[in-house]
Amino acid sequence: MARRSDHSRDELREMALNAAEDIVAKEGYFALSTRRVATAIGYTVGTLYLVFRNFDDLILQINARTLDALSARLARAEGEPEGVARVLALGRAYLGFATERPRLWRMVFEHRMAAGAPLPDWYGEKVARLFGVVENALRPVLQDRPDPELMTAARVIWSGVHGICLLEVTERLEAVGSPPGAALVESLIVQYLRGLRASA
Amino acid sequence: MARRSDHSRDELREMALNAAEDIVAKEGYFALSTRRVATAIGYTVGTLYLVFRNFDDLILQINARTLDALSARLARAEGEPEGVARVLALGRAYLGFATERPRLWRMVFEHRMAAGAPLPDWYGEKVARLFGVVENALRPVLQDRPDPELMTAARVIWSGVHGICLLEVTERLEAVGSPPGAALVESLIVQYLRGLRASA
DNA sequence: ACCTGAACACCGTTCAAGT
DNA sequence: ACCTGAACACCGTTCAAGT
Repeated sequence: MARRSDHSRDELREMALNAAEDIVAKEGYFALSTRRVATAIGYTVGTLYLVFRNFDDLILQINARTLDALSARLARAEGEPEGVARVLALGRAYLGFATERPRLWRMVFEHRMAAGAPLPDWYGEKVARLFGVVENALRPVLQDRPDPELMTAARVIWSGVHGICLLEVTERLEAVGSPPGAALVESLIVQYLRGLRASA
Repeated sequence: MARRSDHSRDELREMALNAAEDIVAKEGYFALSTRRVATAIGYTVGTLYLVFRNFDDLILQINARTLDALSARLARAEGEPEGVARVLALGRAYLGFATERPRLWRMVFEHRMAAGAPLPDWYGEKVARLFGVVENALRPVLQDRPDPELMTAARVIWSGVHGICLLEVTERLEAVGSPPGAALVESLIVQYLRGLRASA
């Protein structure tokens, strides 16, 4: 052993991320470990540290891919006609993504950096881009409104849809005997926007 | 050693839960371990297993206390005059609780049972009771509406407020340059209810 | 240069053995 | 009866040593 060079650094990285994604998708965040990923790709743990800074970094890289996939999904909703319909399509797309990949989606929001370590800039930028998509869809709906109100509305709808997805994905909705998430997303967006447009 | 009987089972339980709460409150979910709790109360790990079924059970017991504290906090908001004001008070109380005890609050929603093990009944009942508080506050506001609509509204508002708390507590709001959570909670509740009442 | 294998300091959980 | 202490099978991380 030692000095195998069966795979380039990039290939190693790709293999590790795929294996890790697989574990999370099938068994969830807490089943993920460096040792399992190493075994899955046929290397020892030590090798992973040649490719990732540490476990946090590995998780962050998976989350980055999840965020990119989510972006791609939301981009499809941007084909909808401008207006409330497009905002609704975004909400449904978000819910669809969350319910189809519940474990990867949850990891994005549950992972916490080791105390003190801030999220890297490129990560914050990916999140900001998602907010931007919602703001853009909202602009035509609230075109006569001041900018801060648009920002507030985008965040209310975003976090509202996010909260609904969470309760749906963690099965806290059905536990309490509830309409399906899609109905809640629709009610939230339609009524909230109606209220906003009806107000002064 | 062995056979100390310095403390009754109940005292042991109480001491362990207090120590564990302290660790979570100060350092978060991931700093919690059976060994740390044991050390903090001056016993060995083995002793904890005389009082808790396992680590999951210990966490569940802490979460139960957090849910009770949350219930108590929301109960105070029930003193507000009936109507939108009371719903708003509930939303603010929820946000207040989440921001004051961010780490304990998060643990309630992030903890997952070991694969397959369902949440115990008494736990589901505590959550259902919280939903009930929101439904009750909403009833006078939507008194002319059919029951399913009330349920939907309660869940939309609950998960919306929850989502706002999450983004606030995990600092994903300020990262993206946002109005404070309280403004979002108010916008959500006021405009959503306005929309609902304006509709047919 | 690349990768291993063993070490270190941790985990949750169990249970024979001591008092 | 009550609690310990050691064991077991795991962790993340590091790094001297092998090829």
